[in-house]
Amino acid sequence: MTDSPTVSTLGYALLGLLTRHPMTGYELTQTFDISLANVWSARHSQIYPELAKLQAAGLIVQTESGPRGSKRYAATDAGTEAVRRWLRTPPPAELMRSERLLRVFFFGMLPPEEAAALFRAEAARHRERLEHHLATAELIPPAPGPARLGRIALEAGIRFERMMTEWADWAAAEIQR
Amino acid sequence: MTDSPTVSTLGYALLGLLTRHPMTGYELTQTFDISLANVWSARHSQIYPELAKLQAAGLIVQTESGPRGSKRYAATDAGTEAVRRWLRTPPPAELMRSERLLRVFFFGMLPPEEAAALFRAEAARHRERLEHHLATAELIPPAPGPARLGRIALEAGIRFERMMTEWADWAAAEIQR
DNA sequence: TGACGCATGTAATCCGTTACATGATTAT
DNA sequence: ATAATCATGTAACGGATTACATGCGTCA
Repeated sequence: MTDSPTVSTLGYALLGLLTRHPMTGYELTQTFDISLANVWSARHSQIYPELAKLQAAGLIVQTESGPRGSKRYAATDAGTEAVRRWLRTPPPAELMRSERLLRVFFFGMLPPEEAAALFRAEAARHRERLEHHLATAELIPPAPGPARLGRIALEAGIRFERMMTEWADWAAAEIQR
Repeated sequence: MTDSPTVSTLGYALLGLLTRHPMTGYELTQTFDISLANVWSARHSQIYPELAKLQAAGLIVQTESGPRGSKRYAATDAGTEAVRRWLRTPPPAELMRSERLLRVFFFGMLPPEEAAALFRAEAARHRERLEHHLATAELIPPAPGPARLGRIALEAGIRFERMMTEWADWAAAEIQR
């Protein structure tokens, strides 16, 4: 802790959630499955060991022992400060990695009609996700509050799915020109 | 090879490129750095062992030995068929994982003015990438040909960066309302 | 002859997924 | 009773990055 311990992105995600209010590993797992699914994902098998690391680094503390051996953790002051430092550090360049877009590169190996059908299927999929995101957005109160930033992140998802739907429709037409 | 050997996404990417024309590992590495950088990335340290696997599986063959010990590979018929089968198999659900969007969730821990500045920086970054993509698109001949699908994939990148630029500008304004 | 680019490989490590494993509490 | 859900953990494995390591060919 003398020279900042390296914390993974998952670590910061957990830490960030724990600055809001104390949670158990189980609750954190659910949060990843539901509200954070859009932007990051993690399984319990990765979460529990990571919590142990954060605790060892003094960034979180266990505040409570519940039934069934559940443990509730909260961020320490050092943990909260670590998240702020993380937010202020320019994020590393993210390199794109999309198997779906990679496949597009090789669609020329299929008959044009088949390639167009794959694009149309892709458009349908994105349209479905768009509907789902729009329904989720309906549930978020427009008033300022803790859900505000979540709504802003969701907006990126909405615009992304809308964009990809239009792109795939365009590509299907383009390939048959 | 009796029951199809499992090929990773990287393997299919290499295989797909090798169906077009024979290449060395070095050339493949460069292709990932340049023309495929948008959709997938790989380092030489991952590429060379993967080529060995593909060769062992009979999906590629070495066609030539060049200077400095370079080896040129080409896809076999079995390899070409494997790529087609891959393209026809519905791709697995891709889960979103963006550290940049994850950070947004926690921007509430910073003063609104600072959060807005982070969004504006993000917008600037996407605007830059958009310009870069547009310049790349200029270089691609509009005529039909092998670059056609590459142009379609690039179009997704162009629309993505434009969308994210607008989103980040919107978010910067939204957070200061 | 020295620097740079071509060219290929291996090793250590990290991150993430799947599968394995166990047990407590609550509702039917 | 027993099924579902809550709750936590470990192990095996695969994919990817970084660092280590080496050597040939060309050009200034």
